[in-house]
Amino acid sequence: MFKEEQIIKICKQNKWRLTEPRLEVLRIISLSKNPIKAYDILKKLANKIKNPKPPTAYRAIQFWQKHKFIHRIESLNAYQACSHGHSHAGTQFLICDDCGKVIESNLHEISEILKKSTENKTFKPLRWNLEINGLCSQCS
Amino acid sequence: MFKEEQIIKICKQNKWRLTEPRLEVLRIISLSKNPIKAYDILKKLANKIKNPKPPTAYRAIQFWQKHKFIHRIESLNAYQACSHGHSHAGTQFLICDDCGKVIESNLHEISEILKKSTENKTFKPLRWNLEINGLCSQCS
DNA sequence: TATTATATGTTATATTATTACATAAAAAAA
DNA sequence: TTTTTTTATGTAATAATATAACATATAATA
Repeated sequence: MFKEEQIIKICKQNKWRLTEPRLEVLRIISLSKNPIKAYDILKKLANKIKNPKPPTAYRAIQFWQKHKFIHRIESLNAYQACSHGHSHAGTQFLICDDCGKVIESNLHEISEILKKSTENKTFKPLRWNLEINGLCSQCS
Repeated sequence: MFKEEQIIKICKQNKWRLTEPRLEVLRIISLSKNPIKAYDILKKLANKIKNPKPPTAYRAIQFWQKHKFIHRIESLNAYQACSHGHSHAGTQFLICDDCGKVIESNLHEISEILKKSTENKTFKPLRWNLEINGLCSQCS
């Protein structure tokens, strides 16, 4: 979704420090076809940075997550670049059980339902994550 | 949701072997107020079984998950007894950020939406898990 | 009773993630 | 500019979560 120039610009605008490990980690995640795991990020990071340790990867992951440029797919322990405008309270992922591809989806009705369904019960939803497993068009 | 007698009956009916570690693990999870983690289950299991090892807990967890008597809350790495009839393709959890309570919810509209929203895009949903964070009625 | 299938016990190890503390670099204040 | 403060990184250690592999035991079935 985001081009690197955009990222650089957004970081500048917000005065977020775009350091080397952060940039490289974002590149690695963005270039990955499917969600990528922390230790696989770390391995690839080793091509760019001398002998990186887990915290180096995890800190960068955390940074991009915090700013909503990447998401964690909980059921996969893996990370993927956000493919939407990065300001949404909820995430929806369509996970193909066959090829492993993950499509970030935009089921905007979900938001409505949550509001309606939960206000009676007085649970106050702040954010959510929906992970849907099934078969993508390629694989079904 | 399920009483122990019921469980015993269902297992008998289906010829599922209700062994000691399985029964104890289910009890531990059922008695837990909030979702409980594997290694906390293991600790409690030690009160019932001599020096249990991780696979003992994980196998039992897997067994009950497979048969839909417990769910894994992905964002918590924790397990909770199913509080609905145990035959549903999708799960929805309301997770209180404050007290940690997790309510298994029944947003049945979700199912409809998934069918509608994904059939155009030809993704074929088979199962899903929705985890909603927010504040429960007690805490808001 | 013998055979087969299923479950457990146990050791080891893999995978995922964080803590703690020293150092470095950047931003802000003086 | 220099000092101070804040933020980020490097590094070692370890915590937390989960599985593999194989021997043994138990239950189901033939």
